[in-house]
Amino acid sequence: MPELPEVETVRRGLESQIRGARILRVEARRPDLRIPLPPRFALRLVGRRVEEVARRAKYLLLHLDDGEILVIHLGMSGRLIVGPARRNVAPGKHEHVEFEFDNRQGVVFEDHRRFGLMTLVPGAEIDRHALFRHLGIEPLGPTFDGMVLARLLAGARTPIKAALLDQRRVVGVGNIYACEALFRAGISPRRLARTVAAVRADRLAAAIRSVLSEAIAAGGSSLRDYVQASGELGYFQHAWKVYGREGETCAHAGCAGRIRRIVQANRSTFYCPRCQT
DNA sequence: ACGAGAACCTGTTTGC
DNA sequence: TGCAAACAGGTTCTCG
Repeated sequence: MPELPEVETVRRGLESQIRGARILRVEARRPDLRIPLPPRFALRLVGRRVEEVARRAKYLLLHLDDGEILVIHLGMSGRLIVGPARRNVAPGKHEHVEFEFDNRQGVVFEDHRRFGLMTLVPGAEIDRHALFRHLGIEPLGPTFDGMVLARLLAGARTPIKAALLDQRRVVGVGNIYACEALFRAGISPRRLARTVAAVRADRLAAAIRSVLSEAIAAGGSSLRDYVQASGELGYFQHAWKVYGREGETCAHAGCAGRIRRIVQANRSTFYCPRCQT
């Protein structure tokens, strides 16, 4: 799925197209997403105005004018396609939910693996909701730095790569950006998380911030089944230095290392064994 | 309490 | 060519 930069890119696309718009029509064709759609989902949404499009971790938060928040998570394969509203078009097999707005824009939620979800949460309860209660710090927020990161990693006996994927510590970093940030910081993905402290934690925090920021600036990277809210592909994928590059020569000048692929916590990890220690 | 591994679901790519 | 295994950007549950 989309990691933080892709979700942020979608957020910006949605904000530009539907902020202030009113929902005219909702078609919920397939309620059995990761969490089933709530009862009367479509009925509760029709007539609502989208006041704000926000993001927390990898969740999109559409603040509605009745105080509820439409929460959207894209899972691994979800995408939101924004464009002129369609009518009388046969929906694709995995186009599970479709919205039409009063400004003639439409949003289609497509997710063939159905690891994504949509639900409605009262605005006042969002931080206490099960999906949000345990979420960690926003890496692009004002208080995230090496000191904070070191504190979050203290005592953790798991490899740093796995710790970065744990959304209870730092949110938004997924499999690709965890690999890329560790490469930038020169830290082995196999290193025990609790040994990432002081200078290493400073380097890693800075690397996380820079790689996420650059990906957002590039409009979000993209894999085969992800499309930005605007419908165009992102290009940050060309900037990946290790992810998907098993066997290639390390991008660092003067390093003759070959990128290795290993499996950690059931996920592929890519790294340079020569310059990541 | 923590960490590892499996499970959720479907499509595409890879290997024999 | 055909079929099975491996793999895919995430989260959450179970088990030891």
